[in-house]
Amino acid sequence: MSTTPLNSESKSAKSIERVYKYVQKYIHENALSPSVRDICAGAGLKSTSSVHTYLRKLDEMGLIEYRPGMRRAIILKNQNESSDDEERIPADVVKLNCIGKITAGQPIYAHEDYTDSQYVNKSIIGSDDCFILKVSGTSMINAHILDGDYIIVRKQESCDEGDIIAALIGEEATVKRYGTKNGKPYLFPENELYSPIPFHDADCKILGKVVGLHRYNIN
Amino acid sequence: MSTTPLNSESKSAKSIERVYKYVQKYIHENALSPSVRDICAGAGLKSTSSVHTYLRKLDEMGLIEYRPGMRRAIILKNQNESSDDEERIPADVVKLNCIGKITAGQPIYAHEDYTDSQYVNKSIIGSDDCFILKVSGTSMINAHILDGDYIIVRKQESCDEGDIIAALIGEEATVKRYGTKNGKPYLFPENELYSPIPFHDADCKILGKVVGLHRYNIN
DNA sequence: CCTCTTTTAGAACATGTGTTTGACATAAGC
DNA sequence: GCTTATGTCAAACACATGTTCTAAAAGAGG
Repeated sequence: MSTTPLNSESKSAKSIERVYKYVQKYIHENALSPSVRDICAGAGLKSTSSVHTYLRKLDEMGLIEYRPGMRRAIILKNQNESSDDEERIPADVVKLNCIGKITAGQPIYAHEDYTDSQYVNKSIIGSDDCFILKVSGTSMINAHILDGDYIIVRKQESCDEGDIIAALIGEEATVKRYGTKNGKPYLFPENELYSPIPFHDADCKILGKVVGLHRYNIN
Repeated sequence: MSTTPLNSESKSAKSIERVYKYVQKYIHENALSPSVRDICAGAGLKSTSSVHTYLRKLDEMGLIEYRPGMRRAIILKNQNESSDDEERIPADVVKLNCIGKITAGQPIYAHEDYTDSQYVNKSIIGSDDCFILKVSGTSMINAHILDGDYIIVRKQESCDEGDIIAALIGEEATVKRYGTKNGKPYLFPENELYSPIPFHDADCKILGKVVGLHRYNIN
């Protein structure tokens, strides 16, 4: 007796997947559960009993909810991850992640250690390829950017003279105004107590341009 | 022959409304259309044919979609206004309207002439009873509130000393810091070029406290 | 080729459910 | 009181659809 090879992944898996896909498709298109015979046609099966078997399996797997005897009563489960309940936001609005600390080396954008997220109208900032940084320190106070503010940064790798940008200096992220002095590029703080920082390509990297600011500490 | 009195509003209207309400409720709770007999029980009717009649009427009215012969195939229409597609936002996020111009006399909150709306995390501002005003002028520049900024105002009718508030002076909305001088209340600008404004109860009304600020013009 | 398992099929069965028909009750108008 | 319209009901009907049973088809292993 050969112990049942549990690589049954190959044969029925295809059919069961087709059934599941079709159920999803049907419900999305019709806002209505398909009947067993609908699924027969849609999944290329010719027997209702096959479909019945797979529906039971899908129910056991927790992918659908299948009420015995009830007509057109299939309910999709696990739909929270892609479409339905919580994360639906209006089309014009984009969710931006706030990146807490930035570790050097790794591409900042892939960093998943965000602590918070905020919502911004896409049409206002002009792009949805942005992220948020929390400002620490007072070096930009004359530009009216305060400690604790959240700045919205549109990702780009270059910028124009005079732009306020987020940049990576060594391992630290910072906000400064980009400009030149004596023909050489600098990052200028907007605070008399701080000095301009020479922009060395080797050590400095532009993260993006600051296009917005949120402040929730009003004093 | 009496022309049919079209005040048929009273008799069947109640039943048909109960049917409609129950269908809505059932679908929301079960993500699944009720059967005619379910509706019988839910709407207090004892005959399937009554329900059938009303379902047809609801279909004619365009409130539901009712497919002849199909089991559990009722689909709600017109659900765009309250729940389904566009306007779903995460539970923690609140949509705030930006009030463009304020007309005096009328309660500001009822004003529907907003031009824009933005989304804010409820947990950040602590309340969802807020609105947004666009700042005009530079009278609060020392408090780092600039011309063109959007301020988030939490509705309240009184405030503490030192709070930055939105207030109505005569017919004009303004942002100032509330304080006292020589025992009398004033609204203080944060700009040397402007003078404090005496706060007269007759002419001044507190709209709310400024709890946040959004800026999308960065220069 | 034989056996065992898996997958699909076809047909028959059971029933939940949409639909229709006719009747009864109530109210309005003549 | 008679007729008509309206709202409800009960029962019967029709059938789409879930369910089960048995078996054929297709591989897998020997």
